[in-house]
Amino acid sequence: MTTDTRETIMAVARKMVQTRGYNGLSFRELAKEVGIKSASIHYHFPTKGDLGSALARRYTEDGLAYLSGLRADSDDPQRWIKGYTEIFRMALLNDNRMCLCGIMAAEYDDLPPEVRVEVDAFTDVNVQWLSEVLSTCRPELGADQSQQQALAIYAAVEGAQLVARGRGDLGVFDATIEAYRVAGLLP
Amino acid sequence: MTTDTRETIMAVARKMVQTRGYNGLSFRELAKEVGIKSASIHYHFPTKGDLGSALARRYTEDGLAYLSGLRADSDDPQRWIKGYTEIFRMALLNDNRMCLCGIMAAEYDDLPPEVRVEVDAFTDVNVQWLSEVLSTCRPELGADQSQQQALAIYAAVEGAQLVARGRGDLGVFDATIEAYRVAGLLP
DNA sequence: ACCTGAACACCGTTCAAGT
DNA sequence: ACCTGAACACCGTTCAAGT
Repeated sequence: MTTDTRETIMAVARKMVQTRGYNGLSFRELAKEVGIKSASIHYHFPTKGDLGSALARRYTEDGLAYLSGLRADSDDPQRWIKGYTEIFRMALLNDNRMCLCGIMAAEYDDLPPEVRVEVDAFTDVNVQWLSEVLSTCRPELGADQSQQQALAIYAAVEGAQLVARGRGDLGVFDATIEAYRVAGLLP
Repeated sequence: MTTDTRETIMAVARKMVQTRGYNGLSFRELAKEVGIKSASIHYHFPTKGDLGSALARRYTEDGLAYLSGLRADSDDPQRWIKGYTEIFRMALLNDNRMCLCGIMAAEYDDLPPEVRVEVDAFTDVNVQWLSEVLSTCRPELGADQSQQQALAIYAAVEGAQLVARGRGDLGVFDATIEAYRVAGLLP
């Protein structure tokens, strides 16, 4: 079993960013956890922006793989949406963590351009997938309307996670998602 | 005209936090903008936590005054809600800034306890006000249900602002709020 | 009462030097 | 190929010293 240092750095850093944000990520603290010196991090990721960018890209890839799997494993759009909100729920369940790109979105103005691009790409992937799901279960919607409501769903779910994480109460997240569903925002 | 240094610090710091977050706020940068040395900030606010806490408390007070005014100036719950979302819209319109407590909520794990308390208080004030509005225009709702939906509205609006700010597009915010209204999440 | 310079332990980054 | 120590300009904080 070879433990790739680069992969270890990414795994540890992802957790740190999901709890403390991009600005809260410290190379020295990260290095200590990985078991190398902080200067060594720069060998694998020349700048903090390179690391942040790699984290966001990987996060988006993993998320897209999961979302594609959801649609492959079932024909029920209701289950797809349930699976979607489950991602955000799981982050909270895991040490009250946030969506990597959700927490970074709040730091948008402080983000290096290469990280911003990846945060934007994550949003695009989410909106695209939700938009496809909406087209399936509400075929009367036009492409623009689907896109529009997809963005609203994404924003609402990110907001639910943000608020629930502050409350430190998973029940708040569940109840908020339920309120969205009852209102008809979620299919 | 006496310019109170303490007030100047708070005004400049509020803007900085609304764009870069609590972690992004630098005492040295703040001091430069105010025209004093960074060590002098500590005379008015012993620690960064004291400043952050004062900012959030003031922000909540100002917000509550505005919200109370809304209900005094009109009898139309639709206008109240319009006025509510307008606060978040105005922040974006002002150099793409965020709600002070929304951006700080994302940094929740990095916040000193005295700041967390004030961020929580802001959420409480918002949920309380929204809950009262809901009780007025949907009297069939129970107190718990009003509270619940109020929290959902608050979370959704914060999320809309977070996403629209990343997009740098006020139209995204407007369209998302409209989608909430059409779905029936907003009265 | 209000401000400052200097020091402290932190931060990301660079780089010459090690293996 | 991968890691390190030392230096750099940053950070919040403290404190003795100034007015």
